[in-house]
Amino acid sequence: MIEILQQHITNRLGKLPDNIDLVLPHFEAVITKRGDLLLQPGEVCKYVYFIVEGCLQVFVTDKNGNESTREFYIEEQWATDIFGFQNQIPSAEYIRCTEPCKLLRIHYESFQKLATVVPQFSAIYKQILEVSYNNTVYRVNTLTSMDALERIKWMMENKPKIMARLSSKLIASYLGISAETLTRLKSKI
Amino acid sequence: MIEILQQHITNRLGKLPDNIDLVLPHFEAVITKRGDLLLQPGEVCKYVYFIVEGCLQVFVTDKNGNESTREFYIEEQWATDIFGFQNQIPSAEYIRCTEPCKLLRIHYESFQKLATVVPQFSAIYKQILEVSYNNTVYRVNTLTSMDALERIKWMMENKPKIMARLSSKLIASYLGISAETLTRLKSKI
DNA sequence: TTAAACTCTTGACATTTATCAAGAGTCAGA
DNA sequence: TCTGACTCTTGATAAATGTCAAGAGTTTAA
Repeated sequence: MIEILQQHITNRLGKLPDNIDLVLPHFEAVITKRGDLLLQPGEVCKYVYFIVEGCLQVFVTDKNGNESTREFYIEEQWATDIFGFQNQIPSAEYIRCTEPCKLLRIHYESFQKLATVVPQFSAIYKQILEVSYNNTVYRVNTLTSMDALERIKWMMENKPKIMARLSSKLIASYLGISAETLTRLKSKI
Repeated sequence: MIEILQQHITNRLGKLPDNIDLVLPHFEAVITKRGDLLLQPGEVCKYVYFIVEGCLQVFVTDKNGNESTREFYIEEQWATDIFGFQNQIPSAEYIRCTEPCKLLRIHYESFQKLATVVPQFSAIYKQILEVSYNNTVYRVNTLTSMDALERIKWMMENKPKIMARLSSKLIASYLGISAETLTRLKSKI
């Protein structure tokens, strides 16, 4: 598993860094089952997860218990509740495995240490932060400026892998609509 | 004006950095009128704006021309279209002055130079990026998991200054509802 | 100072989307 | 390989929110 991460880092930096051996030992493998929760509201998020295989769903629930998915993460992506993690305060979100996963996780203390000691680590973190921020900005704009049908079309064009891989219920929770509305509108396309 | 920025930097870092004179000369004052556009879709965003006085609205428009506001920025905050700015590609957003503003702006080239040369500059940028990302994550979660009334209450509690300062139309565009719905629901609280 | 342009509110009505329910199909895991 | 638990679809109905319109009040900028 660790070699997947090594390859990921190499791709991002354009070459394998000299000090890779400072970084990799801080990661720990985690094997999960479908449905396992990695984080719950109120809990402090201690890890950042790198996905070797599988899919993670980051979501919240409303007053009626309905789930709203903020983001799905798949192979070679990183998932955490950044704010809770960086400040080590209770999270507002759930993180759940939508399928059996192979993950590598790094603990808060290791993460902070590497961020100060290894410049390339810090650089990759900044890259990921910028891309994540931009994706989320885009998401706010689509949620407020598109109706349900437009959002479905947008997702089909921009997230076809996610669309094909997950259940309607999960996709609906990402689009901010009910599963029934998703079924009905899909047949109109 | 520039002394406001100097104070802002001092507050963020806990002290006035030695190399402040490397930073401040890169900022240029801009005085605007109400309604002035600083950025339009299709245009490349060349600046990051620091607000000395006034308020900026970052928004998109839908197929019918309705505006959806992603964020409002007020005194001592920073505004830009980060993704378009960092990649120097055409933006999808508008940035508009909702009132006459006093701004300080820094050009893309200066920004990149300072980010590599001045560590404290880079550190503040990372801070702002993290907070912005977190705010936007929160915004996605409120947009998908709360109904209109809950979002209004949330905004009254969490953004009272914005709520008091801007027109109903602008606030409604931030909440993702029509101005009429905002009027009607406010009377129910 | 004043006219034109916005703003807020309210009513009537339309549209979108959610909710509840039920049946057929599919899948995960013991 | 079986079985209970999900999943998808469709219908009927309800609820939330949008759209259009109009009048009174308020602000802006020449």
